[in-house]
Amino acid sequence: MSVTHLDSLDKIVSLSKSRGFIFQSSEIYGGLAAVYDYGPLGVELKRNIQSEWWKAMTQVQDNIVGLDAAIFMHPKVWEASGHVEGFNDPMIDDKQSKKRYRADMLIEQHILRIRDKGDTGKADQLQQLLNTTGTRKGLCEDLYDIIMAEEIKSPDSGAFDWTEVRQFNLMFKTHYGAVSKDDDDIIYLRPETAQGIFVNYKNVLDTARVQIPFGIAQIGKAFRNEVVARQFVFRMREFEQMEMQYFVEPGTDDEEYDKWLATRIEWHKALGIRGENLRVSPHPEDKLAHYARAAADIQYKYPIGWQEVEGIHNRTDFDLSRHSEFSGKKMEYFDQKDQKRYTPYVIETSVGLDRTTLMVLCDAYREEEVEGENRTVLKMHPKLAPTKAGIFPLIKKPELRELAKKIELDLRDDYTVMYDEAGSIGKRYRRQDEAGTPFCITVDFDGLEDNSVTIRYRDNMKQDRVSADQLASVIRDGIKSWKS
RNA sequence: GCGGGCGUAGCUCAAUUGGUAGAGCGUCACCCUUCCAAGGUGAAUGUUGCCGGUUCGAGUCCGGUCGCCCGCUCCA
Repeated sequence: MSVTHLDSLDKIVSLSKSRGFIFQSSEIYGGLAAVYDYGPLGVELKRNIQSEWWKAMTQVQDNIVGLDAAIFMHPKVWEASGHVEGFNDPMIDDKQSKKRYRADMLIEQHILRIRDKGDTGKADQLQQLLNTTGTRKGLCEDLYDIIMAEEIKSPDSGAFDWTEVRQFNLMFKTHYGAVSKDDDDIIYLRPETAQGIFVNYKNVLDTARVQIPFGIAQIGKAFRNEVVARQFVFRMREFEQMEMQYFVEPGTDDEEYDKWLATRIEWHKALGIRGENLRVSPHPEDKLAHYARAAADIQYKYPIGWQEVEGIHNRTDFDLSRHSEFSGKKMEYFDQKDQKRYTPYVIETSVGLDRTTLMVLCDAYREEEVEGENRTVLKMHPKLAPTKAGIFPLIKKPELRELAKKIELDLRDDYTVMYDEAGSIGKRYRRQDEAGTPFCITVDFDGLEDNSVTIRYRDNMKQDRVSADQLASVIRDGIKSWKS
C-alpha cells in the first residue's frame, strides 16, 4: 500500500472546506482576510483539542486553576504590559530592495556610526532629536525628517529611496461606550490573553487557596493586526490562545522552565502527533521579547515548513512588577513558612489553538492507494475525532435500519455519532475516513438473529464482529489504547 | 504595506482570434445493492470574486477593488 503525506496546505484547505472543517469568514461577501470560521466538523475537533488541554493543564494538576478573563481590559493594562509602546513600531521601506526597517533603529545606527567617527557633539545633538520625536509634527513625520536631513541610506542596498514612515499598530482599537467621541474612550482588543491572568493574580491568590508554585490557565480569543497575516489558520488576525502562567519563586525559574518545556512537548505527542514532526527551537538571547529572560518555540513541521505552534517563556517578574508600578497595588507574595516576601517569576506556556488544530489535520492527513483505488483518510487520535463512530445498515432495508437506529440512539449518550444509509457501504466508509471517524458500525442480516454487528477500523480497514451491547465499551477501549 | 502569480458549480479543472458557460468528482431523490468511492434514472447548484469601461457582443481586453498563493517583517 502506498501512502502519501501532505506536501502543501492546499489539500487541507480543500478538505477543510468540502468536509466542513474550516470556512473562510464572510465568504459570500468575498471573504475577510486572515479570518476563518469553524464548520460542523471543525468545531468538534477544536473543542476536543481544547478540552484535552484544559484537562491536562487544570484537572490533572493539583496546583493550577482556571480563569476566563474578558477580552476588553482597562487601557492602562496595555501600557503596563509594554504593548502600547512595543506594538507600535514606526517602519520605513527601502523602495529599491523592498526591505523594511524600523525607522528609529536606522537613526540609532546612524548615530552610532557618527559617534564612532568621534563627532560626539553631532551624535549627541541627533540623539536629542531622536529622543524628542513626536513633539514636533508627529512621531512618523519627525523620524522621517531626521532620515531625510541626515540622508541615511539603506543598510542593504545603499539606496536613498525611502517610503514615508508608517506606524504599524498591532493592537485593534475600538470605542468603549455607545457615545464615543475622539480618542478619549479608546480601548483595545487584547493582543494576548496573558494579561488577563496577571491582573487577576491577586484575586486568585486571595481566593483560591493556592500557594507558590501555582498556575492559572485560560483559553480565549486574542487579536492582532498583523502586517502580514496568511497561511490559512496559521496566522490569523483573530485567534485563540491556550495559556498557562506558572508563578514561581525567583531562583527556581530555570528549573520550572525546563520542566514545563518538557511537559508541553509530551502533551503534543499525547495528541498523537508524530515525534519526528516536533522539535524545540530556543530563542537566541538577542531575539528575546521585551519581557522574557528565556524562550523556546515548540515547532511543528507544517507543509509550509517548521513553524511555532507553542511558546514557552520565562517572563521573570516583568509583568507583575509593571502592573504593581502602574496600578500602585502590591503584587508580592508572602511565604509563611520561610517568612520571606518576593515578586514571583512567571513561566508561560502559550499554545495557539488554531495552530494546534491545523497541526492535527496536517499530521493526520494521508492519501493511500488501496487495491488500485485512492482513499483519503485523517488518521488523527480517536479522542480528537469530530465523530467517533458512523453507524450504517449494510443496505437500505427497514429491518436493518431499525437496529442501526437503536444502536445510534444508545451511543449518542456517550459519543458523537453519525447515522448514514446513503450509497454503497464502501462509499460510506470512505466518507467517514475523510472526516477522521475512527470506527464504523455496520448492521447486517446476521445481526438481526444474534444482535452482533461488524466494527470497522479507520486506520487499517480491518473488521471485528462484536455484540451490539458491547459497542460502547469497545469504542471506549479503542480510543484509550490508540497508538499513532 | 511593497513586488510577483492567481480568481469559472461544493471540490478539481476545461471553454478556439472576443461569439449560446461545460466535464469529472461530490451533494440530493428514487431504483438496485449482503462489507470498502459498484451500477441505473433523475435533480439542484454559476449575476465566471465584485464594480466600472471598451465592444453589436466580455469568462476572455482595459481600469479599480476584494480575496487567495509565493517572497520581505513579526508572532500564538
